[in-house]
Amino acid sequence: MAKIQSVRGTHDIVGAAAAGHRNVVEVARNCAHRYAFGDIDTPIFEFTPVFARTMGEGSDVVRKEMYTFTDRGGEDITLRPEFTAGICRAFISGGMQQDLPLKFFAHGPAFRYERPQKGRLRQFHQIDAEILGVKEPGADIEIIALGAEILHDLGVLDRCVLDLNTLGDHDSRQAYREALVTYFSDHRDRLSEDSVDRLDRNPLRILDSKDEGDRAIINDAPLMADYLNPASQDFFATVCEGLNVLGIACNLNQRLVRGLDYYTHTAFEFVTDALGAQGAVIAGGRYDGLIEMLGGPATPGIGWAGGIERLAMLALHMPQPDRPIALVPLGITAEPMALRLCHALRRDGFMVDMGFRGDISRRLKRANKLNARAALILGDDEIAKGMITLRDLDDGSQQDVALDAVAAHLRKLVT
RNA sequence: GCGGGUGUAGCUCAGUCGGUUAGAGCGCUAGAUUGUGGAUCUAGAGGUCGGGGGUUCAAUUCCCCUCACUCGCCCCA
Repeated sequence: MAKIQSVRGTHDIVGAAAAGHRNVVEVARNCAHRYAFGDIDTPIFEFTPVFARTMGEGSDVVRKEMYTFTDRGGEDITLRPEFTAGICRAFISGGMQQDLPLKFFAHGPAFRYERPQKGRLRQFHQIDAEILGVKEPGADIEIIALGAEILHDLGVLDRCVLDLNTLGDHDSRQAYREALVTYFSDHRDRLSEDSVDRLDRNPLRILDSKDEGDRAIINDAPLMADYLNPASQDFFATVCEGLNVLGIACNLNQRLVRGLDYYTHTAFEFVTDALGAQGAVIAGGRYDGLIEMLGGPATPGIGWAGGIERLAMLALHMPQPDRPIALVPLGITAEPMALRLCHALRRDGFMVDMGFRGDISRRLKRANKLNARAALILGDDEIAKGMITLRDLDDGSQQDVALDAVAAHLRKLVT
């Protein structure tokens, strides 16, 4: 370990990975803006209770999976493990109640102290969308539609399936939970060790157990649909109808659950089988109880988060990066002239790279490596003529161009 | 937190049933081409064989520990 290395579960995002990353963010943001979502950027750390209160102080997640530390002032701080809680805190502390409804788009890093595996890092990156203050199912429809549209724009929608479920309102959910506990308690002796554990801690999670033996028991478990009160049924029906109107295919998955009490009604995940065990690329749901739990005015909310790394892995095809122009000065007379021209072209909007050293051969090699569209060569010969050599690096043709006509010529090459 | 796999050049990987100077391809540098990139040819640089400890006359190779990556479980806000 003599060599210095990055912290476990962190990655440097460079080159093609950086381009893929940025592509996901830009596509998502463009899309969100078309849906009239505004940008929000909250701090990447918050007072620990912002996250801990909503999760339950004693939960595994809070105790073992957050980056929590005491800062120099003695404050209990946590790096954000997700976006929703911070955005809700911003909503509360910014006094935005009077601006409801609000639609937010955010992106950036998040942190979880977990064992890294494919599609799961300790510092990872998310895109995030939230709608606050809308109790109607229209918000559910819009937030899901936005997710689907982003996947479409990234060219990955056809490799994803939308899993959809409802947890019903608070009462429905409670009734179902009790029914599940009763049912699974009767089969306690046949459940896997993990699921026996879940029975006390988080019974809904038994439903997505991967254990073979559990599966058989789960097949005969009570279904959420049978415990929905009429209002919850209507709500969900409206959501499904809206998706149908928009032509968004979905798979009703009664095993799709959320563990925490503030979740109500719609839960959804866009999943893929192309990424191994971490298959959810965009996941979210309605959290009507969350803001109140954080000490704010009772305000409904719904949102989702999407993993940028996972989306970038899926979105293999990327828009071709812009190609630069290489400026090649030869000799000390040319240097200051080239410097001036370089500046002028850049101000004019061209992407220009001028090497810092080397002869013409070396500089053209670099131009080639940068995938430059053309090279501008300025040496004594050109200076004597009052021209500059414009070399097309795709076909190798060259022509002399007057200095004041360079921009016009380049514009034809770089569309 | 639990289990499997893997760590050898900048990258992708061979290899050593323990034995002098550890290999390839790609990449890099230089030259063929002193004002012309890509292709080709030639030469060169680049490795404490992830780190620490143990066994041994001798360890990159065997053993233990550790770190990291990777696949799955757990968890999933």
